[in-house]
Amino acid sequence: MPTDRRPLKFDPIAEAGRQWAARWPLATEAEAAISIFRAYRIVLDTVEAVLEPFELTFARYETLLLLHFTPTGAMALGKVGQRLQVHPTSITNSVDRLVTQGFVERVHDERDRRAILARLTPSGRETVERATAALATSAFGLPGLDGEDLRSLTAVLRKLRLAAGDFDE
Amino acid sequence: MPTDRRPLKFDPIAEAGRQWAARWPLATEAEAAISIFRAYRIVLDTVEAVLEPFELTFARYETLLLLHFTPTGAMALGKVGQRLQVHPTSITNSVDRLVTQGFVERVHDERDRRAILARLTPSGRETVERATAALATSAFGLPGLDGEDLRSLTAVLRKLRLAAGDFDE
DNA sequence: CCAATGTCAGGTTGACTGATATGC
DNA sequence: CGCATATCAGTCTACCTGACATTG
Repeated sequence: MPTDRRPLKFDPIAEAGRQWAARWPLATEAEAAISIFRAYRIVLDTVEAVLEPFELTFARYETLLLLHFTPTGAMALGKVGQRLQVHPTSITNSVDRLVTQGFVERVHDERDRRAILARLTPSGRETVERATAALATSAFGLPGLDGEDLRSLTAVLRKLRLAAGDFDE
Repeated sequence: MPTDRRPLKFDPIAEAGRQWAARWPLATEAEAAISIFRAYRIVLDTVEAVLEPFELTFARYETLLLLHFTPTGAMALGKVGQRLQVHPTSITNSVDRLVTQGFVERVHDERDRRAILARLTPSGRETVERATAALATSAFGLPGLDGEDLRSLTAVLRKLRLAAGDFDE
């Protein structure tokens, strides 16, 4: 039995916001936070469905994408973790999987022999290209939003990330 | 070794957006989607840290909250799943845990004996009240956003949820 | 008989803690 | 020496699929 996805006859988050506001302060915050949780699920479900034929989760896709954006196609695992804000053991684990799939190989860093680089293989590079094309045809799991909505969304969430200490300046 | 949370010297998502735009279309969508993923992590980390002393995950807190918002403090498990968009086995699991903690009890539905209601206990009701007060003092994991930001965020994500079929009208 | 409700068994992912080998 | 890098072992939550008993 799958998750029950019949649409409700009302907006469940607006309803929760009304109930909240009748009892407690910060209903605006509560509504926004719950909206982020729901939006995350929606986008993730779509994205992972698109990536499934490539045998990629979003976490592994994001790693391939990051490597694809580097000049050499390689980056130290620790730096990958810092960029994606992912736990070191999760990086080890996800790179293990990418190595098994032949999308990435582990290479010793010449300049710092403690560090290990993940380097894209030709197969990995081709896969991230094809997966990206597939994501583009699905609007990246963001239906119904125009350019203005998307920019406003990114801008507000940038403020949040900045205040949370994701990055400086 | 924890996750490396030293702030980057640049906005990693804006950087990814530039790299994306130089290669592929839909960079605006990609940037917004990745922003949602990061925001989710930030808010979830804060919220779960606040809920930890109450021995609640956000999933279990949300269940208690939903029950708290009903007139009788009780709701059928299937309806809980539909409202929270959670898989039936996840509901069974999370209600199991709430029962063990004494926050909820299972009750047979008089009118439909297939259905089982989760019903708040006095302890559950008190816990959700105290947990909510704690969340309020942490701005619900949404630092740096004013009322305008929060409303705009909720409104844009509402368009997304509507287009994704979360609810009608 | 068919549909709906909830549960159980079993598998996957990801994130975490704590300990450890190696190199700066 | 202290610190950083990556890995390993083990735990935990959450999600999923498929099968099942019970009831409408």
